[in-house]
Amino acid sequence: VAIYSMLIHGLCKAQKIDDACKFFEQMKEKGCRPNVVTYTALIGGLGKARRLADAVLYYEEMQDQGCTPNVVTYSTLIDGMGRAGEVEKACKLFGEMKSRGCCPNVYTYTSLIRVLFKAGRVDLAWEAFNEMKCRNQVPNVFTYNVVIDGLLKVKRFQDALHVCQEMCRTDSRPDQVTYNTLISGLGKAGHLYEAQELFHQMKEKGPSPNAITYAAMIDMLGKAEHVNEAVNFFVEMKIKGFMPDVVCYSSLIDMFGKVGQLLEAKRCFEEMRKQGCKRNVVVYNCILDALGKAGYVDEVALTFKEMQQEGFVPDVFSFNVVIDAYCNAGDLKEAQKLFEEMKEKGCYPDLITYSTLIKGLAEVGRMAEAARLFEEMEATYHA
RNA sequence: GAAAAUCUAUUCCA
Repeated sequence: VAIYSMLIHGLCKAQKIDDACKFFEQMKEKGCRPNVVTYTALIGGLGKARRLADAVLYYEEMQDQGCTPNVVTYSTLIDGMGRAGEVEKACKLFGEMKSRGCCPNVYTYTSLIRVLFKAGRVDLAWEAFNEMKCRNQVPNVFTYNVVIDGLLKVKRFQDALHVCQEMCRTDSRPDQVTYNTLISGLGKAGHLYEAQELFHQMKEKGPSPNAITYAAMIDMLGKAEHVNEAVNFFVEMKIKGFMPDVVCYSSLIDMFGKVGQLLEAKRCFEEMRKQGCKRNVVVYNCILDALGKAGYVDEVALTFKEMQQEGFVPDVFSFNVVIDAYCNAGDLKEAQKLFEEMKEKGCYPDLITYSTLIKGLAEVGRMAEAARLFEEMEATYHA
């Protein structure tokens, strides 16, 4: 059983979740009874793959088999529920485990807090954070980082600061992630100066900046349109030996697009290939937007085709960007074609898709069609 | 032999 569990865990880690499931079924056929570790490994793998329904099935199956979930199982499943956006279910499970006499540990609380913050239930998250301390579950670096990130994202800077101070008094001293969290949180709130201060602090007394720190700085400066500074950080990070990843390139391309430096955006996009940095849908969306905003619809069309040829499946963002480009070029026909295409492909238009197309129709005076689309939108999103 | 991977990127309008 231990060997099977190990293998299943390995398959899950390697994102080969279907193989893990198959393997799991095989082991049962061969008469080897999975234990709580096996089930938990599989539930964890399914949760990370956002396959909550299957995870829950196995959770039920294990109980039918007389295998009792333990604190690891509960924590794992709460995390999976969070990834699937099922806050209520996560809370319910948390209550259930307690009533069954299973004591939540640091992992459980950290997962729960993260789930609650992500769902915008800040007060409940805060409550859980206090509850864990009352129950003598000592928050660790992960817990603190999750709490600080959650507070910053809802702009509760004072509270975040207090948590930082509390953290400094414990054994869980702030690490790179803590600093990165603070830098990006402050950056998003427009506190560039404070973020830069923190960056210098990192350089002077550690923990030293890593690739993500640089990426966060570059993104922040890019959004503030401080192009030269962003580029300086980009150069510096490469000198320090950090390979910019696809996220970092996306920030740069987006920045160049927004400030109208299309050539630079394209250069970055090409540089990625030379550096062997793999592209993804997001970075394609960035370059599509840059091209579109500069008015190069033909290149948008070419690049849109290229991304699909390379095996990327356009998402709502991609369609919205491309539809916007066509609308701004006055080519409503093509925009509407894409609108239909996305529906056919199972990529459902969202509110942004509708407003983009409505705006496009209105701008060329096709008010009746715009109104009709508006009704369609209301019908879809008000039901 | 099982659990948090915690932090960085993209679309309309404002």
